[in-house]
Amino acid sequence: MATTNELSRSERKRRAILAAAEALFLRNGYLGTSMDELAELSEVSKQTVYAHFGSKESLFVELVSSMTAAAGDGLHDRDERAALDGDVAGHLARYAADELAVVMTPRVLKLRRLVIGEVERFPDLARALYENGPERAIRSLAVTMAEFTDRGLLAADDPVEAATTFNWLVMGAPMNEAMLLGDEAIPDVAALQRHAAHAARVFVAAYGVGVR
Amino acid sequence: MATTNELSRSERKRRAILAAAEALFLRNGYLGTSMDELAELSEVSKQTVYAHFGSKESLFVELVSSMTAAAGDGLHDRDERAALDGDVAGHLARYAADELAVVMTPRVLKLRRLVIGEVERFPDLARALYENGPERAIRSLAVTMAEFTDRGLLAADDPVEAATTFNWLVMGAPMNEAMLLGDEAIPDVAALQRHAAHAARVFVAAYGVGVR
DNA sequence: CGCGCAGTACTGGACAGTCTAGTTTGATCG
DNA sequence: CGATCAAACTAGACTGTCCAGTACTGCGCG
Repeated sequence: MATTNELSRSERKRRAILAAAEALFLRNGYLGTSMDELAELSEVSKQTVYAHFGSKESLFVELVSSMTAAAGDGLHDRDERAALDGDVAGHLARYAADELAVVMTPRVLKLRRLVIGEVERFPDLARALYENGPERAIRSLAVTMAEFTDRGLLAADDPVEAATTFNWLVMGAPMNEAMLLGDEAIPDVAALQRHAAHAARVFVAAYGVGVR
Repeated sequence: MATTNELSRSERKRRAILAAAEALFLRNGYLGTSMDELAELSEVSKQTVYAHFGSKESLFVELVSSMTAAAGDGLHDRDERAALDGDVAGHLARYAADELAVVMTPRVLKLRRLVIGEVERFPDLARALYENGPERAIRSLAVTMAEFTDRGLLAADDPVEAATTFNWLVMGAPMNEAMLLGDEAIPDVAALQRHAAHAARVFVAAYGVGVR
């Protein structure tokens, strides 16, 4: 109890390796990262790396998969019960701001760049990222859109189409800028909130009741 | 006159190298492409490759730069005189469909994936792609938006903001799907046209005159 | 004690870039 | 037309380095 500090030795090593792998793969890419470098940064011997993860490819797949799943969970747990009043635009703006706050971080953006660059080599990882990211967000949004429509607050005949439209109205510009311009081009929180509000305003103008 | 076939020998070799470089870099990435492989596919000796382009890095930069510039030119030459009537939505839908047709091709998408994956190694190439792609399109669109507004056909107080909004309304969904799901996920022409029309409809609902 | 780890050397192969020696090409001129 | 010549090209060996993965020896933690 005095010696073991919360975690088994093996588990600590394993996490050290994953932490180093995250740093190196996100910075240098798959081919640009060497296992020697990785062992050194992990402060672990190469043997230990291979004992925990059988190969470079396995390590890469495991790391990216877990990061993808974790990033997807970030957005998931939100109470959708706040939509009782009629402030659709406000609700959507808040949702969009939250989504942007999760996605527009160096970690997530680097992961996305890495996966996009490796689409040909690891198509399954890219598909997993797509499903855990945009697709999941859109599915969840579509439920909200349908609810708003049922209550007569919105005219979204096709909830998935509406959700897709709103999602990319929100994410399109900042995401694509960040992909190419690097992490320094990430807007600050205030700018993201302004953008979220703008997107919600445009969306409600097109899908609000009584407009069309 | 009978011997030289249109192009000098040197020029033919040069183009063969660039063609092979395009195929290999777009498929395997920068680090994933070897100069031996490239020389073989070019049907040229390695010496010739190094005679034409001093290094792997130079060749890569030159190839990507020229592809970026060429792709940017594709959209540029359009007669904007067709907007005399009041059919704003129709005009924007046509513009969007054209833009999508240029961008949603395997060649351009692979280039984009390649550049995104190499942002850390070659930030200048990524910036050039951004400026020749989205930024250029948005600047040109902003002019159109301002004209429409002057004629009372649109209420775009901030033409750049309006152009940015429309641009990503159009490009966001298909672009981001294609980035992660690969070239097989590129929608067909009909689907792209439908999407373009949808984007124009949403945009006009938000920015059209008399709505807000 | 014994398992898992450190440290490190090693294998086999790949890769960027250079070097050398010989060959082809195409223009020029007698 | 044919000889000549320089530039460009070929083929492949070669250097120095790096890398994924393995083998082995000893050591310290539990």
